[in-house]
Amino acid sequence: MKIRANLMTRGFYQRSPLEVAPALLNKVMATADGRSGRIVEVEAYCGALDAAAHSYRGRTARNATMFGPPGHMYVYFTYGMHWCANAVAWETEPGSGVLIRALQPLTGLDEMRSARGIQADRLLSSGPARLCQALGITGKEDSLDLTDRQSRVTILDDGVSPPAQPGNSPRIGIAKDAAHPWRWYVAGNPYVSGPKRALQP
DNA sequence: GTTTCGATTGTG
DNA sequence: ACAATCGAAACC
Repeated sequence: MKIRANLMTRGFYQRSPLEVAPALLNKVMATADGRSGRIVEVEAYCGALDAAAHSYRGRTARNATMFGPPGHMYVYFTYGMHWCANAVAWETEPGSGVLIRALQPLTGLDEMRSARGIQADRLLSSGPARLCQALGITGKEDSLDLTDRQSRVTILDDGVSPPAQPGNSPRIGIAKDAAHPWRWYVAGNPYVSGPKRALQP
């Protein structure tokens, strides 16, 4: 069955990560080989304004992609074993981006189960490193253009709007600038990662 | 040059 | 609660 979907354009990413992040909720992250999932959890990182951002202290070899054009994918390696993926945002606020934290699996579930080495759908792609493993994203994909139809990874709009009232909380797993409520998620979605927090009143 | 620590996950 | 595991950042 063919899904009608439009590639997100460069312009979509050309604004503050604080706007791009919630706008990415319910968009679809897809690979060229048919794996895809709906984005249900994201976090914004704001470059020099954000002590928790990798780009806070300026450009390095590792974070160079974050200082490049919006709409490209910044992939980093952490804890000696995990890859995580971001969409680069506003270029006039250098080093900003949106960490993709969880996907609800849509297609290519067998490929994802194989890549993850597990069966449970709930654990396939709920978590920033889990979704990269599920989609086969590694450092090799760092800097690829998410707005290029030829790229191995893209982000699409299949017609589902972002939630009118997304869940919102401080970001997970950071020590500095931890108070900023720069995490957004699809409230009630079972594929959202992280410790269960109180939902909106 | 050496040490510290992480935008995490899986297991105990 | 805590180990796994290694490269980049931080420090000297």
